[in-house]
Amino acid sequence: MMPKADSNDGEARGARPRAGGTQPNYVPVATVTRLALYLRELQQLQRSGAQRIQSGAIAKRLGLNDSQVRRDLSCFGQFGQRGVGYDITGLMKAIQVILGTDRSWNVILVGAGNLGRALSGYRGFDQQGFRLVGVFDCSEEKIGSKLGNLFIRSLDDLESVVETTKVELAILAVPAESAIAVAQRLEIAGITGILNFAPVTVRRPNSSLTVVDVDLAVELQRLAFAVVNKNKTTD
Amino acid sequence: MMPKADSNDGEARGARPRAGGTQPNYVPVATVTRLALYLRELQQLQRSGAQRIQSGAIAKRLGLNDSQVRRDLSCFGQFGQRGVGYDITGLMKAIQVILGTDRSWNVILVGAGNLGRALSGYRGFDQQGFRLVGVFDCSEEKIGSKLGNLFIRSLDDLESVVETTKVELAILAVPAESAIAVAQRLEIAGITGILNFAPVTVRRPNSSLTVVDVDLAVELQRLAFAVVNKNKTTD
DNA sequence: ATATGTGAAAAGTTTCACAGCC
DNA sequence: GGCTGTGAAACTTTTCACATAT
Repeated sequence: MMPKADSNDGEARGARPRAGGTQPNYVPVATVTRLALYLRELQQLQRSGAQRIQSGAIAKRLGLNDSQVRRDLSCFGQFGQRGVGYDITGLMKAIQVILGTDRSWNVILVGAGNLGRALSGYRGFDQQGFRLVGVFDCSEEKIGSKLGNLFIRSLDDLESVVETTKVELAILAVPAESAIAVAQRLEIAGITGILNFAPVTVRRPNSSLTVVDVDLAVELQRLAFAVVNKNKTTD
Repeated sequence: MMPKADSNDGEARGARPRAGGTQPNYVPVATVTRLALYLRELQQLQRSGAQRIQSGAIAKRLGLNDSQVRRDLSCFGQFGQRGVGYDITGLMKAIQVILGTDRSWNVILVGAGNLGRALSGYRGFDQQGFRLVGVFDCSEEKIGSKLGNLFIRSLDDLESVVETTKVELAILAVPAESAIAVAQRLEIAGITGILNFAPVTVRRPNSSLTVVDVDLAVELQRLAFAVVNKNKTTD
């Protein structure tokens, strides 16, 4: 959804002033969702000892079209060498810069239930530069007990922790009933991005909060649909 | 991505023979990803006592355009009443039929690590008609112990369980290293759909296996990008 | 010879705008 | 009055195809 205020002149459609002349004003959302997948494959390739890779090989690993890979990357610059391909290390670094994961991010977890506990120990977050610096819950029973090497703290400490530690991102793993209220509180506390596991819409209309939703039941329903409708969808 | 074998005649592009003349041959992928979200909102509305809803209200809850909601639904039939809106119960049932969740699905979980354990207890699955009927792991330590009300079984029992119980779906929560091998084994055992949490591509080129991927680290990276690039993406 | 980067075409998706029904 | 269902337009994304570079 594009905010459509003042979009009536059909020419200057946004703030980004187009860098060199070849890149689009906006990066396609679809491209963004694939960028992290490219990085994942590159990391795997590097671990297996490779140094160079071609767009077609990346594409094949992910079930995409080679020209799509090239175009996605070309949104951000020219990273390849004609006739040769892409240098794996160089491309990895470039993608990390694009994603903003060339530095580490402090993250808090809100909700220390089953899912929250599992997420707190998820190695993949750490491996990509996300550092868990706080865990919050509102259950008196849990507060004070340890989760990994962090003490579970009361939600009341949220504001002070966010202020003291430089935290921008939160993983929201609370029950649906409290998710909207907690999200609002996170925003007020200064959190700018939420990875939301609660099965409700927490993004508010006029908010500058960025939300990425992961609804596990929704994904399973999509799977059921895909299984039942093999050969009937567009992809 | 559509498997493009034998798609060279340009006319009969699929199996579905177009129902009444107004629906497209294929359902847009984008529509499918929203269907379960509509259902989620409807369930919530119903719980709050509502009986009717309008496309605009559903859209607002999800941050979409009202006409998109109407068009999505119209892919499957006419569920609304002009001047009135949609009957919540009726629409819920219709969407469940579309998604294939108007009946219950047996699901197995493979991988009883942190994430697997959390997923095994996730209430949302059960609430949408997904029943966990088996848990598998290859760690000798875990085999035989209980997870919820199920015993963790050896991966060696996989084939017999899939055959005895009618299981079509699997949740794959094993480490990246073993994910591809396990997925292949699941397919051979007769599983037709996998919800894959391992951060690797398990979908094989010529396979009829349906895979839906959930890569938690990828989602967090997408969030980081979105936070850094506010106002620069297409949505 | 091989593989990138990219105009241009094709395909897919969203939004507009309004006829049709309540 | 109000809201759905849907052609047609607008827009976005993907794919083709080839000039260009090594």
